[in-house]
Amino acid sequence: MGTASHYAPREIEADLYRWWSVADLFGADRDAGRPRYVIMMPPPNVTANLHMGHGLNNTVQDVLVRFERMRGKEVLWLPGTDHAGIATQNVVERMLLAEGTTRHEIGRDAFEARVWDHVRETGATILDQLKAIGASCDWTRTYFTLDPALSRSVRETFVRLYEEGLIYRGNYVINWCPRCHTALSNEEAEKREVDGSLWHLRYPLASGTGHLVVATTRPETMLGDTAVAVHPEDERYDRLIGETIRLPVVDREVPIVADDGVDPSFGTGAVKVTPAHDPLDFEIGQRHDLPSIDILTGEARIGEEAPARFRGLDRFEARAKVVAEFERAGLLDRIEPHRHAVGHCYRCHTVVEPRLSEQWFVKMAPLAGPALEAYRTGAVSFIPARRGEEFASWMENIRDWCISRQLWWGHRIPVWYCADSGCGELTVSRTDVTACPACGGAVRQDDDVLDTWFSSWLVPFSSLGWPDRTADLAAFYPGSTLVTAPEILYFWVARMIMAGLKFMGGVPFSTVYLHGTVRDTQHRKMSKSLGNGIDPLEVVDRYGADALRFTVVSGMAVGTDLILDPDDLESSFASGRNFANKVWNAARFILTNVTEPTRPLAGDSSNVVRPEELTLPDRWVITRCQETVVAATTAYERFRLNDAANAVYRFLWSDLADWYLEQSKPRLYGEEPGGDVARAVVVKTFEVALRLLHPIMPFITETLWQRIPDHPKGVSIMSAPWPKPDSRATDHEAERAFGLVQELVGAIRAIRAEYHVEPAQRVRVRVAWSNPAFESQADTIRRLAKVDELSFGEPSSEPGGHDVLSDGNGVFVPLGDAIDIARECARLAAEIQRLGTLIESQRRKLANDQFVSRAPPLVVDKERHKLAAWEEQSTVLAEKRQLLGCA
RNA sequence: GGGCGGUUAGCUCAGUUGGUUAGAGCGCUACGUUGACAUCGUAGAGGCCACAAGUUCGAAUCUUGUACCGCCCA
Repeated sequence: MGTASHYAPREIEADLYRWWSVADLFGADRDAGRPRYVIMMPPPNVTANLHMGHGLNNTVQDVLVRFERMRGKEVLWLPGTDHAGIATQNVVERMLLAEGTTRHEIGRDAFEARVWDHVRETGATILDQLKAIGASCDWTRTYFTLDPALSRSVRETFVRLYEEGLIYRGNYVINWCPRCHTALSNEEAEKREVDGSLWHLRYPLASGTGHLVVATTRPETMLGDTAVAVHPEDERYDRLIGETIRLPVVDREVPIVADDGVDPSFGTGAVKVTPAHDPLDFEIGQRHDLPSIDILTGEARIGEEAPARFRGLDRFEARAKVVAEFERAGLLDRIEPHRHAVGHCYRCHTVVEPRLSEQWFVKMAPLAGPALEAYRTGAVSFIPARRGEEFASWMENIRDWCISRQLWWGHRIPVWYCADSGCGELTVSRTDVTACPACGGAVRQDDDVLDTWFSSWLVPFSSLGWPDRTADLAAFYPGSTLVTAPEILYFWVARMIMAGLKFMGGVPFSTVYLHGTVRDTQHRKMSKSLGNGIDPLEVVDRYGADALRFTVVSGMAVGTDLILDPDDLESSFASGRNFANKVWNAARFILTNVTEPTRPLAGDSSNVVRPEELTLPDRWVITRCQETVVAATTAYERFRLNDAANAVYRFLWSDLADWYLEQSKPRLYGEEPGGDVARAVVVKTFEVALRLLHPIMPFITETLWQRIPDHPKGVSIMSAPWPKPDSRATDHEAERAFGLVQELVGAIRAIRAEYHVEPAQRVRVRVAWSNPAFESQADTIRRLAKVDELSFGEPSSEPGGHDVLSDGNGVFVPLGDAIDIARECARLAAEIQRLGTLIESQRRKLANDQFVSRAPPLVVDKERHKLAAWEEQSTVLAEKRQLLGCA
C-alpha cells in the first residue's frame, strides 16, 4: 500500500485499463454457455469528441455491464461509430470552405475521398476517449456504419422493403434544409416556438365584387398559390365556392375550393393554398387537382416560377417585398403577432422549408403495428415507464419516413435508372448494376444517399453480421438493454424496434433505459455553441474516472436530468472525488493493519471465526454489510443506479469508516484482544463493499481489491462473483443495540459541543440505567466520546448537561463551573416543549377510536410505543430541570 | 391547441404499496491538525414538502383545481 494520503487516480487508471484489455476481460465469448447480457452502444458520430452526454451514457452502460459480468453473465457490450451523414459532410464542407473551395468544385469522388481521409484521421478518437472513463466494451467487434458488411445490410434492407412495396418514390412535400441542401425526415425538422406574425391578406374576387381575407405566416408563398380553400360548411363563404380569385402580385386567377381539411377557426377561415410549399395544401391540391408551383430554389431563393422582380431574392426578403406590395395596393388587411412552431434543421438549425420534392420513402404503418404490439405485450418495456407511452403515441400516429438525402456522404441509394429515357427501367439491386437489365443500355445510379438512421436502425443485427446467419448473430441477438437519451427515442429506438421485428422476427432488446440530459446550472443543455460544456477528459484528468462516474451516477435518479456547473468543476465533482479519497484512505488504514490472510467468517475451515467470537460491533457491521448487499443489488437490478451508489457510499463512509473502524482500532492496534476477529470482519466487509462498488468505480476498487491479502491471485475484481446476501448473517438485535451505543456517543458529543468543552478534555458521564450493549461497549463509548468515567444510576444534583435517548434513558454530563445553568434550563425547556407538541398530537391520535380500530394493529402498536418513549423522555427532562433548580 | 412530467433545506436532488420527530450530497457556521483521510473529523443552523379544496383514523405521498417551470407532439 502506498503512503500517499491522497488518492492519485492518474497513476493507476491507464495501467489498469491496459491490464484489463490484455487479459481480455472485455471480450464476449459466444460459446461460453452462460446466460448472456448484451448492450449495443449508441454509436457516436465518427468525427465527434467525447462530451458529458457521452460520458453519462457510457458510464451508465458500463455500470450495467460490469454488474452483469460479475453476476456471471456472458456480456457483450458492442461499440461502434456512426458515419453521421449531414454532420460529417458539414464538417468537411467547412474545411473546404476554409481552403477556398467547395465540394462541387472538387467533385463527388474527390469529396468522398476527402471525407474518408477525415474520418480515418478522427475516427478512433472518440472510442479511445471512452477508454479513459473505463468503458469495458468488446473492442474486437467495433464496427463503423459504412463498413462493407454494414453497407450490405443497408442494401439488403432497402431491396427487401422495396420488393415488398414498403419503399416507394414519390413527389411529396418534405422538409428541405436550404443550408444543407437536402431533404430531412419529420423527426429531423425540430419544431421550435417562434414569435412570428400572422399576415391577413385581401384576395380580390375575379368578379370584382369584393374580396376574401386569408391569413398566413409565410406571405411569400402566395407567389405559388393555386387556390383558396374554405370549409364546405362555413356559412361565411359557401356562396363563394366555385368563384375565382384574381391573385395580386402575380396576377393569376385561382379557384375557391371547399375542403374538409380547412380549420374554420384559424385566421379568417379562408386559407391560401400553396400545394408545393405546405403538406396540408399539398393534400388539398391532390383532392382538387390543383397545379403545384414551386417558387423556390434549393437555396430557398425565389426561382423561375415567380415574377421576375422577385427572382433571386432570399425567402425572407421576398416576404417583405410581397407584404410591401400588398400594402401599397391597399390589400394588407392587418398583421397580428403570432407565436407558432417552426421547423429547424437538427444539424444546422436553419429554418427548414416545406417543399415539394421527389424523394424515397418507407411506408411505416405496416412496421409500426408489430412494434406497438411488442410494447403492449411487454416484449419491450421502457424505463421510466411513461416513455413507453410517448413511444406508443408516436407509433399510433406514424407517418412515412423520407429516407433520401441530397448528400454525398452515406450509403448511396441502390437504385439504377436506365440512361435511355425511352426504356425508363428502374433497377433496385443488392449488387452494383452496370447495364440496364431491360435494354442492356447504360445506367445511372441514384445520386442520393440514405438517411443515416436508415443504417442505424439495423445496428442491433447488422453489427453482428446480418444478413449472414453468423454465429455472433445467433449468440447475441436479441440484446438485453438499450441505454440512451430520450432525444433519439423516435429517431433511433423506435425504428430499431421496428427493424428488429421486421428483419429478425423479434425485438432487438427487452428494456429501454432512457436517462436524462446533462445540463448546466441554468438548466440549459450543454452544447458547443453555448460554450457551457464540460470536457469529461479534463474531469478524468483532474479527479479521476471514478470520481466522474460516481458523481454522475449518484446524482441522477431515474428519469431526471443531471445538473453540473461547467464553471466550477471542483464543486460539481466534489462528491465523487471526496468519496474516492475516502475509500482510498479507509483502505490505507485497513491494509496497513492487515498484512496477511485473515480468518474466514464462514465455511468449514478449522480457523473459521466462531459466532461467539464476534463482538456487538462486529455483528452490527456484518448486518449493515448484508443489508447493503441487498439494497445495492436490488437497486442495480432496477436501474436505480443512484440508489446503489448511495447505499454503498453510506456503508463505506458512515458505517465502516466513521463507526466500525473507529470502534475497532484498539483491537487492530493490538491494545485489546480479538484483533484477528476484527481484522477478519473488516477485511471481509470492506472486500464485499469493493465488489458492490466496482461497477460504479472500477479503477479504485480494482486497485484496492488486488491488495487485499487473501484475494485470489491474478484475478480481476471484474471477474469476481457478485456478493450474495446471507440472511443468517443479519442480526437485528445487534443493529438495535449498537444503534443505542451510537445514540449515547452522539448525545455526549452534542453536550460537549453545546458547552464548548475543550476537545481534549475528558468528561464524566452518568447514564440512568445500563444495558448489555453499554456494558460491553463501555470502552468504545469512553474513547469515542472522550469520557473518563462512565457510570450508571441516578444523576447527582451538580450542574451539567442533560439529554435523553430514544428509549427514554437519561444522559447526564456533570460540567461543574463550565455549565451555564440558565442556558441549560432554557435548552431543556425547549426540548420539553418540542416533545410536548408531539405528545399532544400523539395522544389525540391514540384517543381516536377511528384510528385505533381502523389502522393496522402493527401501526397502532408502533404509535403507542412512540408516545411512551416521548413521555418518558419528557419526564426525564422535567426531572433534570428540577434537579438544576430551573425556574 | 393536445399529451406528459416537475415544483421538498441556499444549490442539486432522494423520499418505491399513504403510518417520519421529512433525508443525502454540495454550500454555510463553530470547534478541531489524537498514530487512514483537512479531498478529513465532531457538532450545528437551515424546510407550513408551490398554493387551494377534497378523500382518509392518518397526506410530501391519493383526487381535483390554480400558478409557475420543463419536455414531447400538432
